[in-house]
Amino acid sequence: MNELKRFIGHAKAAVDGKGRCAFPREFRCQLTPEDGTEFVLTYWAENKLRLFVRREYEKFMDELDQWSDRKLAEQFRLTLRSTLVELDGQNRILLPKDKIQYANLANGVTFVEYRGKSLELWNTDRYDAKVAAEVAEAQAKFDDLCFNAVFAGGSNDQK
Amino acid sequence: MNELKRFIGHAKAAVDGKGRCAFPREFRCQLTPEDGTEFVLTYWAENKLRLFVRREYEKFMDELDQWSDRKLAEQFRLTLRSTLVELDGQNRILLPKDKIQYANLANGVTFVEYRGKSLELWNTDRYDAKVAAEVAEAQAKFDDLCFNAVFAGGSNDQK
DNA sequence: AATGTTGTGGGGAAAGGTGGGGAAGTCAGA
DNA sequence: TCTGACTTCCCCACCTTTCCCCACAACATT
Repeated sequence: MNELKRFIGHAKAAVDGKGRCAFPREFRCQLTPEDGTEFVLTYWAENKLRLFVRREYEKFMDELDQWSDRKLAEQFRLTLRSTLVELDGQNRILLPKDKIQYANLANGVTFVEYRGKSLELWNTDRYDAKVAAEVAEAQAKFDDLCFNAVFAGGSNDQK
Repeated sequence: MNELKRFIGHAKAAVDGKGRCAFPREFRCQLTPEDGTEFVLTYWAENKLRLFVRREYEKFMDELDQWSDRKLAEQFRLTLRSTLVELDGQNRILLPKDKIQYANLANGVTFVEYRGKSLELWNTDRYDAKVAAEVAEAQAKFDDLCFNAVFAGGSNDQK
């Protein structure tokens, strides 16, 4: 029915002076041979980057082609500033300087799976802070959330 | 299913006094041996140039042949003012003077992949400005765009 | 501890980008 | 046919970037 998620989880890595960072083992193990070693890195909202398996990126572009607002799609495509990146011999990717600066990754990057389709690259400190904040907010409702999640297939008709 | 994209990404290069510019490594690595070293350079809208792999250009011409308005197709073909260009020993192409002037490339050129099929050649400053402008304009919708973009099929029915 | 895998950093070879000199070819005008 | 201006296309030379390889640190498993 639903296609399987490609990625689950999150992982940290360092970014060295040359702009390289390891592609975490955690996610590497979740790749299939057909995925190859090519990825596409793009700008994303909120000072994040987004990393697609190449094949997934092309699907994404195909979807973009089908938007009814073609001008908007074009604008969107332009703002992504996609870059093709490839794993080196040590399973690292080379991050372009401008993207490191945009997402402020020089002091560390956190890879976060997003809806099983692709990965977000966050500034590690900012990600931790965000998680802490969200957790704090959700903690209060946690029991209810868990309860709802199990029953009724996640239909959110509480409220 | 869909054919793979030929090009992904974007890259800058300088144009020297003789009108030469390097064909960026980034894109050269994305060529297949069958692509050869021949390209076709044409005028394009908005003071840009367009660079086709020769094979891709011929496909494009075939499409033109099928336009119902044959006179219009002929006009279009003429307006393109196509030039066959070839990589020299240093992987550079020689840009004709009139095209450098048309697209204002003397101070630098940016190669941008367009829909995976061919490359656009922009004046670098103008490209950067355009991207910056689009980003600024799209910023408000950007979060929503990104959100919608990752949902299956791009169905925008979450209102 | 011993071992193996992964993450991290750096040195150095190789490749790429850039600019210029200069030989051969083209062309217009005398 | 000659000449001079210009173009095209080699070649070389320099510097920067990229990438390959090695070494070690950080961990986890045994």
